[in-house]
Amino acid sequence: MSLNEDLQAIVYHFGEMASRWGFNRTVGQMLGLIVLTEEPLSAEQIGQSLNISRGNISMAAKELQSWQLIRVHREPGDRKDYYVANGSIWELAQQVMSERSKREINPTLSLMRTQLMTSENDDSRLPAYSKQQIQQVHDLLELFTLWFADVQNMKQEHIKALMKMGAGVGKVLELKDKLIPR
Amino acid sequence: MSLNEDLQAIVYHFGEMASRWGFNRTVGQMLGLIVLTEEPLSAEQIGQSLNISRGNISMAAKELQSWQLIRVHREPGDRKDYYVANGSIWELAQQVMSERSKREINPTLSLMRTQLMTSENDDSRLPAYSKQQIQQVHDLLELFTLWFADVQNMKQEHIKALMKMGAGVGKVLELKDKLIPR
DNA sequence: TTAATGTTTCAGTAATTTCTGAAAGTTTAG
DNA sequence: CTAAACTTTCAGAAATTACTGAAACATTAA
Repeated sequence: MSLNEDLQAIVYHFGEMASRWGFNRTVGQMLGLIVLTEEPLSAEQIGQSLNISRGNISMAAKELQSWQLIRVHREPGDRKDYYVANGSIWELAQQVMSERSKREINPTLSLMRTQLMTSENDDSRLPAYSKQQIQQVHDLLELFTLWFADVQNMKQEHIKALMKMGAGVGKVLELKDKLIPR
Repeated sequence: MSLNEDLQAIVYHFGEMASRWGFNRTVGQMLGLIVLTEEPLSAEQIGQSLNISRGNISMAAKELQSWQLIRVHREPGDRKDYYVANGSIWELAQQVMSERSKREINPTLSLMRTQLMTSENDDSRLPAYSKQQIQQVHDLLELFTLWFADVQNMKQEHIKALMKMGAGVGKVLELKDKLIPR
């Protein structure tokens, strides 16, 4: 199963970017391959395309399933697992954002929340300046969390609307300023 | 230079989260320490607080400067470098987002752009389905890039406005739907 | 059942990333 | 200039992360 040259370039690029996106090379390559391929792919096919071991494929598939980015498709009368992308590009992106928000933001948010609580009325715990800074980070992370939660509920149509608007949050805010009398 | 216990907990937490945020443990710890400390810190003080080698501090400082998250402060009549956070929490967050967008999105965006161009009128290059999917990813990444650029231009006041609104993009879009007659 | 056809696990190995500390480099007071 | 006070670099060591492949496990057709 040798890959189309251009496709291979993108798949390998996904592999290289993977560590920046929060997973390892194999997971990145497999995600690329599965997302860009119309047909469901068996572990065997994936192994031939990417030259990786059976065990590695199994672990990467598990990881991609834990991110809910792929799912298993089965053909009647065939015991093999075939992997497919778990939705549209937009749905996959939502999934990645949600998962990354969970892993990159939530733990810090809860630690800070706890510390701000316990040091609330106890000046002996944190220096005032540190407390202020922690509060600032906390509030910002909370805002991001709200945004991400919001993005979860955005449908494709909303995305298209945003795309047509040409710019983002700032423009929308200006709009709001103009439209809402104060 | 031993650290306040609560502060230490956060600083170490920053170290643990660092790899998820795109840097290594030392860089994460140093960022935490510098951001939460009011006084400019020398390499020596940092070394004592975090128990890391001189070389490691130097490399981490370089990394943080390349992200524009810290800058060097010098006292007259003192040859030491003292490190300080390069702005408010919001400015630092903007910086991180901008840098991550550069590292996580731009390379993929340009590869895809190039491939979509060269395969535009050449059906022999990419399967139609792959081309579609690549286009979708490309468009979404472009939208993210626009959003991030927008965030660059948002001032603290805008952020506060957004925080007061309680939710994010979705609500603003609903607002727009209601206010703009079609 | 059972044998064939798969998948998963995991111990050991390989690859990659990070850290140390000594040597080289830089800056400035005198 | 020179020497003291710092900072940076970088080769090798340590720590971490990822990968392989063989053995264990699971499923199903006959």
